[in-house]
Amino acid sequence: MSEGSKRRLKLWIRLLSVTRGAEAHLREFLRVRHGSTLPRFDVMAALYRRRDGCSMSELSRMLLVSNGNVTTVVDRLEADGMVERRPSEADRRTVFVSLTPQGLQHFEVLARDHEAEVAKIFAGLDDADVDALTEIMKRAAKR
Amino acid sequence: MSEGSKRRLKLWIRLLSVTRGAEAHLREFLRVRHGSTLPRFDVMAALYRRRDGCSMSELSRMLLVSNGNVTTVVDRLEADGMVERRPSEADRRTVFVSLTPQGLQHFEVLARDHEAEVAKIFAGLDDADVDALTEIMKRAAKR
DNA sequence: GCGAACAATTTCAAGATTAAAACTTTTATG
DNA sequence: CATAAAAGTTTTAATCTTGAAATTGTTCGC
Repeated sequence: MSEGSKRRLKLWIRLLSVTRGAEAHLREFLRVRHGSTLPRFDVMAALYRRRDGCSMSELSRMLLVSNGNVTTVVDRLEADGMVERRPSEADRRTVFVSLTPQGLQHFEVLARDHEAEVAKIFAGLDDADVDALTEIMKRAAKR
Repeated sequence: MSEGSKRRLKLWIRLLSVTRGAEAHLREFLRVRHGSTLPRFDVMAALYRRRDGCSMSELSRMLLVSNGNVTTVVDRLEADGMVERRPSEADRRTVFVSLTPQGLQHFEVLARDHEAEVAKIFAGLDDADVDALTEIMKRAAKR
């Protein structure tokens, strides 16, 4: 096994550790301060970016989770009045999901606090680190 | 909201996307090639590093998951003969877990293939990227 | 147009995950 | 010593997650 593969393995372990730590922190934050969860936040964030709504499949691709998963999270959000389903008229297989006005309002509060919390988590990195990291991540994503 | 917090939010989104993509790839790899799963691999990897065994709580802290979670994953690994529980003699509350000989043998094959797969995933990064990233991650972990 | 492949979503069963509560054992304190 | 606090683990209920199967709808080749 090559030297390079060991270095990449080490990198992966660190990456995972940082990401999981941050996720745990954000989950706790959402739970305690907003009575919400990470998957709910993720779905709402995706719908906030796609303000006109998007299909379940698109949602699943954006979030890198299974489509069955999207169904159950959207089910709960719908039950809470945060999102709504709307059947496509062009293709009756497709279902469009979008934030309700209430969901939009709720998310904007959530997003503001979430951004501040993320900034807190990465406060230990200076601006040069942030830029370098973002750049490298962009390259790592291309596969 | 400051400019810096927006940049850090962007960084976080990229970080998550890369990490989730890699996790999805590794999960698929473990499932198809080895009939295993990521949490099982993680537990076995932790026990491989702590060859003499470690307590459930240590395991939970190492992996950044809840102790209830460790219980169920270890339950299954134990049922499959990969790990064994051994009550502590000094403190009867604690339970030590360790790889069985079969588990050790199984893991060594798994680990070799896993390392190669990780190297494949991060093949798009050159050695300088890998070093820079590892360094920054070390800094990000300090909180 | 028929029928077969394909596509979008949901359902299902199994496993993973969490937080909180329950249980057992140890330690500390009066 | 008694007993209260703390610690390690498991259990429980709820949510999340996956991959596969089932359902429903569309498209395409003939």
